[in-house]
Amino acid sequence: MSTAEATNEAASSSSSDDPRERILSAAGEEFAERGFEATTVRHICLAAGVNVASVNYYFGDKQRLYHETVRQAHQQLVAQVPLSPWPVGTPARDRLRGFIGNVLERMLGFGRPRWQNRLMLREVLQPTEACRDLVDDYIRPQFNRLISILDELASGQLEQPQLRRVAMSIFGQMFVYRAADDVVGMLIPADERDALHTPVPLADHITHYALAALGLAIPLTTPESRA
Amino acid sequence: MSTAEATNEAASSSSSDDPRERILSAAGEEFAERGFEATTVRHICLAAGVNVASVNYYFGDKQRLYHETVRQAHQQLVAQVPLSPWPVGTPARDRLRGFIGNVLERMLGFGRPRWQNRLMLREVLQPTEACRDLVDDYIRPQFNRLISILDELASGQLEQPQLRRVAMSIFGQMFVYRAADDVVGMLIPADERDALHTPVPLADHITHYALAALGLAIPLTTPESRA
DNA sequence: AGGTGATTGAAACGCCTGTTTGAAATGCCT
DNA sequence: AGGCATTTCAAACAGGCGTTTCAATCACCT
Repeated sequence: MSTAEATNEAASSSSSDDPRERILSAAGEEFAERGFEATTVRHICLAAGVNVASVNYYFGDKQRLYHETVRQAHQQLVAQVPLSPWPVGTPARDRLRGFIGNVLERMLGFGRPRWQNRLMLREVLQPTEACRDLVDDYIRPQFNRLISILDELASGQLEQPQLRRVAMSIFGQMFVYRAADDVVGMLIPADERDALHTPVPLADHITHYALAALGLAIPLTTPESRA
Repeated sequence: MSTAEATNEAASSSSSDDPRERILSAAGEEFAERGFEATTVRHICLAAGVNVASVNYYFGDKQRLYHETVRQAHQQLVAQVPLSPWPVGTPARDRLRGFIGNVLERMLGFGRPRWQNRLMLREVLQPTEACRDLVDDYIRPQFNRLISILDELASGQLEQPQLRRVAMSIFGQMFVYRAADDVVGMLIPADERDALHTPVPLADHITHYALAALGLAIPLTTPESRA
């Protein structure tokens, strides 16, 4: 009838326009929440408001849809990583605190689509083919970035293997809050969790813990009188 | 009607006798490897060498079989935890090193059925109803044990919330090697991984890292000449 | 031995899965 | 307008899933 002129070309930045993107978005949430096996194509299409045949039309099959979903999510995550907003001359310990706070914020924060994070976590915990790209483009750069900060902090006193160990220790301290958050919630009282185990105070703690271990901050305790 | 235990239940050590135990063992491996959703009852029964109807006869349905599998695995794991083999008067730092080495050995070691570990990890990462018991009987006691060691090390200088944070940091450093082992393998060169990221040297590192942070061991680096 | 309840077995039950079909609807070009 | 490729749709496909059936078998008791 009327409305003949549907000259598209109108942006399409949103997700409610292109069916392909609607499928990707819905699939992301479903895969992230339930995992690949437990997610059904029908459920995705229902959430996306498209026909069941669409996933086959646009992506071939469920497997390729999953790969494409992971790829898109990890690229969007990479695009959100701040490149290097540190003014030259920023002390290394400030950069360490900034790095840890930044990663924690992305891991635990409530910003942006939460499912992208969760999907990446799934890949880390149980890698598929899509994991290698994720490590190469996202995780390893962060890891090396942390190592270079630590290297500067240690003034070259630590060899690469030692730096990698310390870097992994720091990552582990952040990672456990993301991967085992349910159990953390069972071990830490609720009010204490809200007060101390959130990105900002947690970043302070992990940073201080690292600096103290490196001998660059006062230890958490002062030695008892030790004659 | 009822009665699945007319005869006794002796000879429960081996796995080739009682069909019920054969099912539990096979189910444990399958569930641990593939997860609940991706595991099929038919596959379990094939591996156990029993008829498909057996799982229904002995356990009711797949869900209850899963619960029973987790329950059994976690109880066997609890039974393997050394109770308190420390002679009185053992220095707290030795107990810390012993504790960390012990947990790492159980997490990463090759002893006993590996699937029990993996199944517990699944519960930690994505808890089901069975997770509460696991935390109450297995994880929280370990956590409190670590806290009491740290409390002694700190000579009462740290409040409970601070102790919990440090304890979580230590757990995180161990946990990441178990939960994200594939990615760790991508970040650390193979030879270095075999040399430094195995239970014994790892326990040394994490212990030293903690003691240094607490001011109870020499830091990893010595401060530069700082006029 | 005969009888009784516990266990096993092969086959089938719905149901839901991923995927395919072929026709209808839509958009786009000259 | 017509013609043509792209996109949508309801319906169906074969296959696998968890679960159930019920007859056959087994173990045990008097």
